[in-house]
Amino acid sequence: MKKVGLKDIAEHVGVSIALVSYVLNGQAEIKQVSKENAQKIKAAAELLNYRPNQIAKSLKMHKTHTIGLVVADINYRFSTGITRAIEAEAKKANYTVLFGSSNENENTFAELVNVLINRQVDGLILVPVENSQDQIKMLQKAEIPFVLIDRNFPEITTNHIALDNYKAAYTATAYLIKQGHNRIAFFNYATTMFHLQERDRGYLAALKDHDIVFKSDWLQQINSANRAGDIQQALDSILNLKEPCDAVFFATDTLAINGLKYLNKIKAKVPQDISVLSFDESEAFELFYSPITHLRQPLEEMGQKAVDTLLELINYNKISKQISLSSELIIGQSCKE
Amino acid sequence: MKKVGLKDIAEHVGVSIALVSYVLNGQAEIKQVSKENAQKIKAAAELLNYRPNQIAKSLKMHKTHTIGLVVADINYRFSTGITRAIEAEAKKANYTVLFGSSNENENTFAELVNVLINRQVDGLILVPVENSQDQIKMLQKAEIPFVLIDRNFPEITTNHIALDNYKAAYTATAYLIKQGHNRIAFFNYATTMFHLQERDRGYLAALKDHDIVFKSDWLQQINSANRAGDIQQALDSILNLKEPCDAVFFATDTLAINGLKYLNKIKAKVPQDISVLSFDESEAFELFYSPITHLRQPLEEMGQKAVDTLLELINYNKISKQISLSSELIIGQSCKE
DNA sequence: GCTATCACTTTAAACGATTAAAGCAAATGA
DNA sequence: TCATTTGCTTTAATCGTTTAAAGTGATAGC
Repeated sequence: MKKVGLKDIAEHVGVSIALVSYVLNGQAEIKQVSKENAQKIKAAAELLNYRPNQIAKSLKMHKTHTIGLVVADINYRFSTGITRAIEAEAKKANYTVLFGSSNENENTFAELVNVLINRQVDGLILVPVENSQDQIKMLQKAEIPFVLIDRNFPEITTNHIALDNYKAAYTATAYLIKQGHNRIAFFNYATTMFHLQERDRGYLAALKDHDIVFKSDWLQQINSANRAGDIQQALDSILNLKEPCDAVFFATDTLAINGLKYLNKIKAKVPQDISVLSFDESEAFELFYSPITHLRQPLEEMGQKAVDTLLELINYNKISKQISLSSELIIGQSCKE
Repeated sequence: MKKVGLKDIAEHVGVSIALVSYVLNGQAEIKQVSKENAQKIKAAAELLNYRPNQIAKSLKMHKTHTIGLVVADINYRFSTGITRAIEAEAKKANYTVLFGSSNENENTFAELVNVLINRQVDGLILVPVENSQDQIKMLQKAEIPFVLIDRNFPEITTNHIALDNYKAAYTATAYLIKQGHNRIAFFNYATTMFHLQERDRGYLAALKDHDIVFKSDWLQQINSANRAGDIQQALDSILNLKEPCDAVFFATDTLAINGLKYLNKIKAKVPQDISVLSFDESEAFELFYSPITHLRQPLEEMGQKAVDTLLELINYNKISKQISLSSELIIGQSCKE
């Protein structure tokens, strides 16, 4: 791979490297390069198919025009949606996105963040995983610009963009109640993550505000390591109560999909036997025999705001932004009317 | 963001930069660095939290230890699966993956490839889009190591890893025939892409080999720009023939999902009214009331082979590999028995 | 005729790493 | 005693850019 550098163009035209650099960076006028040379240089660059070496440029400029993105799991629909939005927004500002997936693993997360930093990304957009507080604090100490999305740690002050999870869960629960349910189960991961706990809180608050006495059997904690098994057990449990639940609200799409598979297996009909509502979106929700009512997150908006906030941080320093977004309840046919 | 460089460590310990570099690159022994200094240097690096600047390293070494990946659309299940596999395999060899999605757009594709090259990736793994032949030829001329996956251009000799699409389509069609269908429709995108045309060819060959006379109405070409509309029209068409089709075989998951949505809408029952079979996988396939029989692509294997081939290309030059993989037919309940 | 200005162009020092090659004591050999 | 070897360390060039600063020849001003 023969490389064409500024030097080659300079030699070809018979001028110095500096002149070539000026011209190709659009500084021809302010550096008063003669039209003749400017012309020749541009022609030569074209002819030789010159491609600037961004590595060298970055080294000199201390700017890579790259932002690092770490999502929790590339297989989540959330991840692909947000990635797309972020890439699009970054592109507008002429930034490239370097991308990685932590697979919800805290070591992988730390590793990825380090790789990205070593590559001198100008900033990071992160979906932090459980127990990654130390990494986050490290970033703050190192003064590396970053913004968290989707999740955040209330005990650390950071710039973050996330859903108002409390409100979303509250709204959805209230909707179920309005539809006439009064024994509503909530399935969530057993987790220390704030954003998921907020969903618990919203669910509980909605029950309380509507004078429904919460039964502890309704709130089922799923261990992500044993997701399928736990969900089956949990579903069995809420369906076999003396007063079985008449609705189940899943805190994430992954939970819902696993849950629906099991409901299919035991031939429980949605919504005749039980109503179903879920956070997030999934292609599968639409195609289920009774399309699943769900909470759609504003991925586009989240991605845009994340990039904008990060760029602000990179370019104008020190800002503090905590943005809370709203979800939209998409009514399907999975809840009794 | 105060940066710690070799210089800082050198000053801190009171030695030269070279010595620091030797020690931190594990050359302490062969360069006979005194144990004392080696010790001090390592300690200082730790203390100061030194992170090597990969940009500078890359510039000097002419190696970025990065591979670029361009997928067709991050929203495809294929893309997330292959991305995951590639990242995992690349990581084993200590390579980072720089990633982009062309959204099936030829300009975006060209742009992404250029961005990646400018960043001096050591090589590329590409899912080429329609009409990207010129880009591919350009890469060859520039002697940039790359491997194509999923798709390839028969008129250009390249290293590529792809499914044996002919065989896969043939197998699936033969399966439908064996299940007793004899009016099988095939839905494919209207495209010039070889891998999809191969699917047509496999379908047609299977019909022929089983003495089924092909009717041109059965092969429906969907325009991707008007996917939903075209699919509806195509389904209406094959269901309203004098002799309606009894099975429909979708050439991709995206076609199938759209098709199933419409079948739901018109309340056509699968497989009672029509059997369904599809290429690719989707979460939705499992959750459909009769899980869709489909062709699973070996994403893991494809990703692994792609990375391995690329690294071989990068490290040992000039090889020529065309790898053909087999898909697996996953039997669901969407075909009559 | 001498300096100033103008219109350009080149020189050369970075950026942060790698790594031949050279340097320099102390130890060894003759 | 002087040359050589050994053991360790430093010097300095280099990668491909950017960009102050200095250089240069022509023209203008007085």
